[in-house]
Amino acid sequence: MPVTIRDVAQKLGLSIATVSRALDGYPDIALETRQRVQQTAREMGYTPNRAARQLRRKKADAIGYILPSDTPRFADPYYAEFLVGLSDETTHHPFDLLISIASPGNEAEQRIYENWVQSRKVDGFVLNRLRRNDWRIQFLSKQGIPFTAFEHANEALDYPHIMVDNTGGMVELVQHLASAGYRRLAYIGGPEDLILHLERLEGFRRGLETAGLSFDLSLCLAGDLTSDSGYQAVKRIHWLTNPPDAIVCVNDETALGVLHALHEMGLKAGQDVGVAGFDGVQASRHTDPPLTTLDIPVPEIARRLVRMLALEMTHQPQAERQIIIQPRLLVRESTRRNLPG
Amino acid sequence: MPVTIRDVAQKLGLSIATVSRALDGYPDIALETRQRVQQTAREMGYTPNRAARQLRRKKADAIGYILPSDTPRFADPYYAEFLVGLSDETTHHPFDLLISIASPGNEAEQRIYENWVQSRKVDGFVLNRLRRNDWRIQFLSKQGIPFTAFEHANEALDYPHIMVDNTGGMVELVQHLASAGYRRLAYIGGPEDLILHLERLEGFRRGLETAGLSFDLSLCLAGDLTSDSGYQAVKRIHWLTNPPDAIVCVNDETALGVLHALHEMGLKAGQDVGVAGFDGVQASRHTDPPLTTLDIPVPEIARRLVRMLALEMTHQPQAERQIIIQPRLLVRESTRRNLPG
DNA sequence: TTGTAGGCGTTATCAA
DNA sequence: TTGATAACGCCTACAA
Repeated sequence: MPVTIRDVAQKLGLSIATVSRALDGYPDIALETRQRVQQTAREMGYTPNRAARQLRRKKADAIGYILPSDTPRFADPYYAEFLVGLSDETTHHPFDLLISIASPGNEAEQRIYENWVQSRKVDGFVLNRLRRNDWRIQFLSKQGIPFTAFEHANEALDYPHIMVDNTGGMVELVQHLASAGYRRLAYIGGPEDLILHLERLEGFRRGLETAGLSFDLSLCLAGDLTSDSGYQAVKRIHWLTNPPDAIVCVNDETALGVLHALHEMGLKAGQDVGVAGFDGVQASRHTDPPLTTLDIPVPEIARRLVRMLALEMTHQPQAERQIIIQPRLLVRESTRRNLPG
Repeated sequence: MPVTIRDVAQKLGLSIATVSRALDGYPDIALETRQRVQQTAREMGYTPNRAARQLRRKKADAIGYILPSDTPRFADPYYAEFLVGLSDETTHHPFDLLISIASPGNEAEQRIYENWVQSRKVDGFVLNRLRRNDWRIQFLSKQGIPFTAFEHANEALDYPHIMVDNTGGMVELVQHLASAGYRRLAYIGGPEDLILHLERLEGFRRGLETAGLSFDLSLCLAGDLTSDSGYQAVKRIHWLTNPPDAIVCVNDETALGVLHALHEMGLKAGQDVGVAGFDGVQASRHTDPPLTTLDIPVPEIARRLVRMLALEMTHQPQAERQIIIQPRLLVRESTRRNLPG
């Protein structure tokens, strides 16, 4: 039987109201009383019952993050790093982090959001991997539930968010590839309505234009952000009559699969075919060969989203409601060619 | 304002008690009434308030996992995969998963366990990375809180757990190394009182014995399961007058750092120095060169721990309270030598 | 400065 | 088969 506020009050010969206030730091308590209460509570190992407190205060003291994926992707370094940031930052706040998974856009996803909101399981949400016209944003806005987001969609609605200059980053990457001597670039993208895919693809096109290279639709393949889809895409590319000499991937995870496939086919990444990713996950340093990528501080972004959400939930003003991050181009061996001469 | 049970009752002209029972599937409700209630509840979007339910039922409907680390290690593939398993399995159960981090053995860790227990935040725990005489086991046992564990410690106490045949696996690995032609093996271990370290080290010694190789204490280095500690260890090894020709690591993450360091030093893993890990994380397939390792089904183990915990919490009998898993030796390029002749 | 008391939304006991 | 009603543990007007 856990010790309740009653037990503490009884032991001290005080009312539970006094104990409650003493512990919560109300000013109208005699200093001596407060100290006695605090000490006794500690000695007895008293911790307020969470459910009772939540019921009374009408707050869950928890925030939620629902991983937008059909299969668990915690092992995907991007998500792993995002979770690092969320969890780590959350430990510095007086609320918990609840995590679940739901396939984006389907009914189960809607139900879980509705359920968490309606049952007051969480007070706010962190979103990422936004889609065009993301229904989550409409839903949470309508419900008046605080949330922060990585990426930006549904631009009519206002909410605190962090975004990456995906387009600019891609332009820079393509420029690098061009100057490294690659001429025929392929792009392996993600789901069609994913904001980050759209922006990165746009950057890819602009980059080609700037570099004076042509955009070939047959070299623009669809994936789903998994390494497996990168692997499959390379196998498809293999059959083309006029194959690319470099492959730009929507994210690092896709690029890992590409490296794997090239390896199997006996092609040397970098030398034979350039490969680049996006995100700058840790694993990209250890690949064979090390992967060129556009680095974004994923854990730090997640941390910041939590901090912004904390402000939002307590109705404090945000310094900035929109933060834009510049990705950093990391050139590694996977896009280095030893040109003859 | 979320809709409460009162709203539903009022709309139907029934008492809240009836609504509650109809929804919870009690038998003493007219079939027609039940159907009306269920439909109306659905239409109104009613979901029971979690806090109220918890308070009344004295259950949190949540399980906890506290990552035993001083720094967030979600990006460590081992933990990432463990979390995949926990989260994925939890979605199939009527409870949530709460996650936090705490440095093992220190006071903050104790406080967080005590807090979660005392405030009834969770109904049970999943533990891993057990230590010799792990205080968590004593504490939870004494409190009567259900838990399941990966690894086995405090053998006087009985609790459902899964363990790996660490020792046997290591013996097999060392045998493989010996027959591949490696003669001077180093071992990079983990914290001294970590069960898995102790068992794996024991296996390493026995393996050497079996293979007729000698155990050299100066080749037995301490690490902390991070890739960084693997990296550092190689740098120390570098200064030895009689360096090893193979490095066995307590886990894959350590081995990643070893590969990195060898790379930097211009040594070819496999050819010049054999490298092996333990755990079989996904990333081990993509390293340069692919890593030899002892594979254990980490996500599946985590899933199973949740299932076992679910039984434990509902006082159902366990089929087996102890499950032993045999690691599978995956021989890859990092321990393949092209011997002359 | 402290105590009394009502109620947060549910579930469970008892009576009708 | 259904309806009052009393908790669960805590917080907070309001009264003393």
